[in-house]
Amino acid sequence: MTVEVSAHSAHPTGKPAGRIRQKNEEAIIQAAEDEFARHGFKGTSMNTIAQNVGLPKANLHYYFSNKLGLYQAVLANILELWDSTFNSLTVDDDPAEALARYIRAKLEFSRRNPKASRIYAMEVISGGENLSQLLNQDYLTWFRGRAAVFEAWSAAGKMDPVDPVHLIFLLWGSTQHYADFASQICRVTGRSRLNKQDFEIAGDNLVRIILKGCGLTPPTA
Amino acid sequence: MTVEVSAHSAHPTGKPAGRIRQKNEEAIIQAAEDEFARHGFKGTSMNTIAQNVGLPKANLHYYFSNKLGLYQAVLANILELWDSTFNSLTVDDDPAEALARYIRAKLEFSRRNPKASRIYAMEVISGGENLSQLLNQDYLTWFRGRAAVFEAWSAAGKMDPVDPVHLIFLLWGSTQHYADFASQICRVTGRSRLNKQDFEIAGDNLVRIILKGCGLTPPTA
DNA sequence: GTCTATACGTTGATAGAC
DNA sequence: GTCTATCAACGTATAGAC
Repeated sequence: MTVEVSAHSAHPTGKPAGRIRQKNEEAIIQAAEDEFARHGFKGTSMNTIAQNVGLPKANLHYYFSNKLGLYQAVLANILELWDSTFNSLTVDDDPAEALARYIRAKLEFSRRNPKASRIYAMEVISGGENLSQLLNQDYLTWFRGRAAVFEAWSAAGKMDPVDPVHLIFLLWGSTQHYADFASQICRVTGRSRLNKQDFEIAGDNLVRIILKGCGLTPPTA
Repeated sequence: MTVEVSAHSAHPTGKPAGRIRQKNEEAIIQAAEDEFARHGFKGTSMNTIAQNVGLPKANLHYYFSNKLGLYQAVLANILELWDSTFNSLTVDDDPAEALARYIRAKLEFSRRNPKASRIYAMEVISGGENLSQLLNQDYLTWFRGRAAVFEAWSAAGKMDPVDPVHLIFLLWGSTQHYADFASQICRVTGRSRLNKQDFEIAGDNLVRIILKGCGLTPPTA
């Protein structure tokens, strides 16, 4: 789950990362994710992270310039993971198939990386100022590009004329919900945790409703 | 927005709340909402709240037993507001009309009470342990009752046989998104803030897609 | 590279003057 | 009822021994 991060670290030494450094940085980031996902940036303490990694807290400051640096490394890690997960969704794709694939991929991301989703959600809720620096132009390009694809599909009569921007928000909101609100979902359904099958059922329902709602016929039906 | 709270306060004196007490408690809760909505429970400091109300922080401890007491008063306030906003949605309702009304009401709640939505979201993401005590049996009753309504509609052929539980999650996730992820929506759309018209457009799209996706004909179409 | 010791501000909370 | 003064605990961060 944790990919190469030294290059994005707040400690740009230029040197190739040593084995020990790389191992410790990864362990710290992993432990930091646990805390940030539960308490957000302000609510997380370096002390607790250090205890969870099993390192003296001074080491955290050795590997990462400060708390904000560690947090941004975690965020960068998440965005990188994000980028590597989602394919492009182009005009040439079959609308129904591409939309279904995207919904299921995003749900699978929520299932496999619930902490990443929650850290991201907390950051956005908190105003998202730490994302401004990290979300590069590619991000806006992705968003506008996908909106353009939906618009092109609509114009070509391949799907209903839905507002492409709000369609993206519908996809994001409905899939992200299964990561961020998992504790509530478990509460109301009486489950202890959501398993793979739960996510598949959720995916089936989302795909069916959203595709039909956009005037598309599900690929498997 | 802030309703009678003394009855739920952590300071159950039994006495009728004095005018000064009532005014101060409301002011404190309002200021507390600002901070909790941005930083969650752990990330919020009593000091900052006190400064924002313009009171010495000792007063906060006079009106509320401690930080957790203040937080739970805020949560109770939110749930009360929630309860008073949403009507029941019964089997006898017209499915299309009732669903559309619910979607628009929930969106309107997101628009008018973004802070309440965010505090609630942060609490759920953090594990929601403070909600266990507050979400009474009525809550589960509401959830199962609505799921039963959707199931009855499906059984009667009034709508497609969608999974009722996941339909509720779709409604929650897609509407809550406009409160919690507002900062991201503003970023990608280039807006400074979402106005009433934005929410109406969002509502139109959600109603169109979800209703059609469930095999319902929109009431206005 | 790694850890101990520590500096120093901020936290939640309280005691007690007014 | 209200506020000033204060406490112990915890926060981030650093200096410097090993």
